[in-house]
Amino acid sequence: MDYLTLKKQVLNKYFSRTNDMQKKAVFRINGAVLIVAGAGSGKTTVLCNRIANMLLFGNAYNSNTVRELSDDDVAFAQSFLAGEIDNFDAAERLSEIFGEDRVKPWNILAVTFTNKAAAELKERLENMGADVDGIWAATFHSACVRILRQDIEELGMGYKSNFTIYDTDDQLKVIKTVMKEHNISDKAVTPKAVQNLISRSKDKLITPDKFSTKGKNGSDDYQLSTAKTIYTDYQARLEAANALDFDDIIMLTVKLFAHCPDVLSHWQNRFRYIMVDEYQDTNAAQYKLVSLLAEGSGNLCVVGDEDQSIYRFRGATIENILSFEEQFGAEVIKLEQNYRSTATILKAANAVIANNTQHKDKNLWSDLGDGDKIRMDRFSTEQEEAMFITERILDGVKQGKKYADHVILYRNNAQSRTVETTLAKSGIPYKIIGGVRFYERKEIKDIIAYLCVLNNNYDEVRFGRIVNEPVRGIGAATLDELNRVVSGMGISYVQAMCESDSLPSLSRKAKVLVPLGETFSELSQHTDDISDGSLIDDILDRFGYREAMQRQGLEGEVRLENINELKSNMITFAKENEGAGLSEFLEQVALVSDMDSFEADDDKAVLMTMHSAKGLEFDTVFVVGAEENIFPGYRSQFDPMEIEEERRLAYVAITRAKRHLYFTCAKQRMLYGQTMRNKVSRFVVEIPSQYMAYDDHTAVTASAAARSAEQMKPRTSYLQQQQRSYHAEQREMEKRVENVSYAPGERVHHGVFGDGTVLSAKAMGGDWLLEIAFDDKGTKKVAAKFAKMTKI
DNA sequence: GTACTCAATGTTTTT
DNA sequence: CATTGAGTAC
Repeated sequence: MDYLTLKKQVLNKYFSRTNDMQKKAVFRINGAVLIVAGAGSGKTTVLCNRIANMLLFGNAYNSNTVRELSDDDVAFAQSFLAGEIDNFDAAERLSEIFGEDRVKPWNILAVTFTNKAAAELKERLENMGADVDGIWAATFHSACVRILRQDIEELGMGYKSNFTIYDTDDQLKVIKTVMKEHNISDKAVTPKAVQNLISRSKDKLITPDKFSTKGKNGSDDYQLSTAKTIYTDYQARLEAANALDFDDIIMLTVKLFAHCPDVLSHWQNRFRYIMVDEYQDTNAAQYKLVSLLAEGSGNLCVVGDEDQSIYRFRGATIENILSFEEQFGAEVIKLEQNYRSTATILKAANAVIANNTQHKDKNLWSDLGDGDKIRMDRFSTEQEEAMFITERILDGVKQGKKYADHVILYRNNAQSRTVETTLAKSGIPYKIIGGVRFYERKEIKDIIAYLCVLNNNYDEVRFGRIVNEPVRGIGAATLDELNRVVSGMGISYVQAMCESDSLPSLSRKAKVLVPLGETFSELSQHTDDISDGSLIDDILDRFGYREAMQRQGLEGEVRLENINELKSNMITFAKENEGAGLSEFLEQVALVSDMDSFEADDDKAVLMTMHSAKGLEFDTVFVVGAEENIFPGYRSQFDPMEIEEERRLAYVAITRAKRHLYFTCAKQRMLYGQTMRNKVSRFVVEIPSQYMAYDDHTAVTASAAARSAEQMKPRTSYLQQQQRSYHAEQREMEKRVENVSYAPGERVHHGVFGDGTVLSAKAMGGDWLLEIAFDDKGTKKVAAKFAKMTKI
């Protein structure tokens, strides 16, 4: 057999666990590649095998170079082909024999969506026998933090490499402080809205000076001008505190690359092969970052599925993936075989997502058989809904399933409560992902704040948090003065406290401040070694925190236990990351999410939001609260683009199920302390009825006799009626859209807002998205068909 | 400067 | 509903 044939056979055999399309992706390692990976199409497998191929064989598959092989080598290859040696054991030698231009691990950057995905990727690679030392597998945020830790000072701004990372809470505090200083009422502009504006601006790389104050109608907008003022000050404060928020992490890395060609070319040289997973959820800043890095080598492979883009609210733009092919001249590889779900589930998912306009046709298929129909069950209340799920889970377990095969998905965390209590009552073990997070507990945030101040003596927000926690007689007045001294003299909080004796404005409090400052100063010397966690004990003891907790009794005990858990997290971290100090630990804390701690192996039913479920799969999936105004949420009802986003979320939820999928809804439910009655979610109605089994439990009376009689006749009338009226409404709306068009300048009437003038009109999602300047109600965005606009 | 009470307020999703 | 915030009494 000639060399080239043998080589191909060996490589095909080595990657024999991938299908033809997947192989194409595995072997195409150079240039720009777009892998469109439908749900359950083995995306992670492809990523792993692709990297393994780079490391072991480089570009061998596509090369025509012929080599002389020794008889020994040929014999080895033959026995590998004969199945006598497995992949793991053969890897090293096969790589020696056939590898060409093998990629060095440190030349690879694999960007994943979560830290957990990054860890999994590394683990799977190790299990394949590849040498992964030096590979960067990380999220955008953690990769950028690593880059910034090294090079941020090159920016020549105020940032130093031991910068702190501010979370959304810290951000909000800074914003509120700034607003207070400017006497901006939080009624006119809410801090949250400003935070959102700032965050969305940073996603688009818009710095405060470029922030436009022009409203939609082209003139200055009060809210935007105010936001600009706040943004400017906010950014200055963060810089002074040597702090970065989440969005800065990306934005400043882009800025660094754009302003420092040396730094950029260093990293371009380092990362010659770049892969980005979940590309559909990247934002403009991340796009820019990736483009800059990939400019060097041109080897950029992105993986994603536009139908699973669910993070628009935080700046993700689906356009990144939709236009990737064109922008980078990429080869497109589509993975359309689904290995996860039954054909019924897939067809339902396809039918739902087909209603989106921002969607490329694709043909996801499965050969796992039709399986069960998808169920839709309707109840009187959310308690009955939860009871039903409990019964189904117990039933499933009786049939030999594990608790962990069941997942309950909801749109927002508030919905978890009813299900949770019901599960607890029936003794089903469960775990909740998300909700109140460990790192958001007060005591944990306090201790983290202490650690932050020790790590970075300039950290304003964290200092403010703990300067009087536990209470030590330092109130708002003293803190204000400290802030003034720190920003005025350019010294740190710790220095300011130590020298408060000689500062007239602070000397009154020197008795408290000096010892406090000295403790901070002393403990700041010991932040390199965190391996035994004693730093946390020191904080507890020397700042009086433990004592304060002990005075609180039982609640304090629980809190101290939580702090202990933080301590053991710290010790574990130090063990796993040799040479890492306090700042590395704090960074990990800031960037790690709850999802990262999700372990599939303990046998518990799982409760989480649909967002958190991305990337996971379960035998049985319950989607609770499948109702209009919940899912899709009432906030998205009038924006066609928002509805499309929700529909993608539905697509994600449906495709999590391997075999069984239930939608449930309630005739009336209590949410946020209010009773509401909602129609069945449009997403359920969009599933063709041949894939569905409806059951309306609200028709059942209390009497058992009546119940069994009731079961005899189909209880589908309500849902069928819903479906009929929905489709009729759709046709009606389509007609209306077809017949009517809008243009700027036209006068229109709205049922609630009254009369107004059209500022802009865009055909979108089968509807008209109008911006209207109402005569009395200001400027609003309105979807014409939903709002039932009429022309006047 | 602190600790407590009561009222208002705002409700999505998260690296 | 649950949390935060303002206001009040010490």
